[in-house]
Amino acid sequence: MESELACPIAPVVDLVFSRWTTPILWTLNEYGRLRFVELERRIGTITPKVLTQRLRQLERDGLITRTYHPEVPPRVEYEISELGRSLAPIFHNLAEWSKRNLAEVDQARLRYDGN
Amino acid sequence: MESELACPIAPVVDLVFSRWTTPILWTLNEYGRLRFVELERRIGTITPKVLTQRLRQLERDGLITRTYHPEVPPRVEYEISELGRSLAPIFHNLAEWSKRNLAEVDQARLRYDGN
DNA sequence: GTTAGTAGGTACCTAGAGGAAAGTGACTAT
DNA sequence: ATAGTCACTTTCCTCTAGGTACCTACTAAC
Repeated sequence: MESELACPIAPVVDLVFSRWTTPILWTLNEYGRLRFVELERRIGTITPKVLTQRLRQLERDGLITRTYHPEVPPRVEYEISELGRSLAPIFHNLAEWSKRNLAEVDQARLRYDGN
Repeated sequence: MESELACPIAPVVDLVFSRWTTPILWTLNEYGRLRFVELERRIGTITPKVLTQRLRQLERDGLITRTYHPEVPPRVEYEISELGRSLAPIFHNLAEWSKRNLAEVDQARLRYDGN
């Protein structure tokens, strides 16, 4: 894609900022090692199919690790990797930006819609 | 959405990191004030319909400003706003992260696919 | 024997983002 | 008279991420 040539941050956006990857990474970064159902419950609205898909993708990209315990019932634990954890400062910056500027975005929308 | 409750950075991701908003914001942040066709050419693969849609959304959210000059042929200039410019450090961090870690993502993929 | 719990897999469907191609209006240059 | 510029708009189409619903194997507990 040429848009990737034009914009050097497009690849990392694809990796980290799709609809469900951000909540997954953020949750694993905040709460540490979690099981499948725990992730499912914390994120709330995600379906198991999509959760599996995103977890596989994140594992493939090396951002999380998956540990399978062959018990009955089976137990699988997901944890953020060192590579994934290196995104933590960026998550923090984004949270800060939200706190400071999200209200201004709302005001801009009101101004725009009011005209 | 509960995912937004669970993840405090989901709203800003919606604002800034959808497929085309990132290249647009990044380009305006790098090259300053640009006309419609200039943006179109720099980004390369975007279609005019989508470019218009994303520009309207970014204007509504207060991240860019639009200046219309009623000439013939018409001239419209887009510029990043102060609010939009406040994202620059985050863009910089993401570019840095890419330089340092994208190769490791590629390696992780090779390992994963090789198994 | 049937229910519950875990970590998914599978088949089907929908909505919405995005792409392709053509048109528009007003004027200018050749 | 024709072509070209600019900033879109409109129509139609495709593609895929995601949602719904149901299924699987395994065992313990009731």
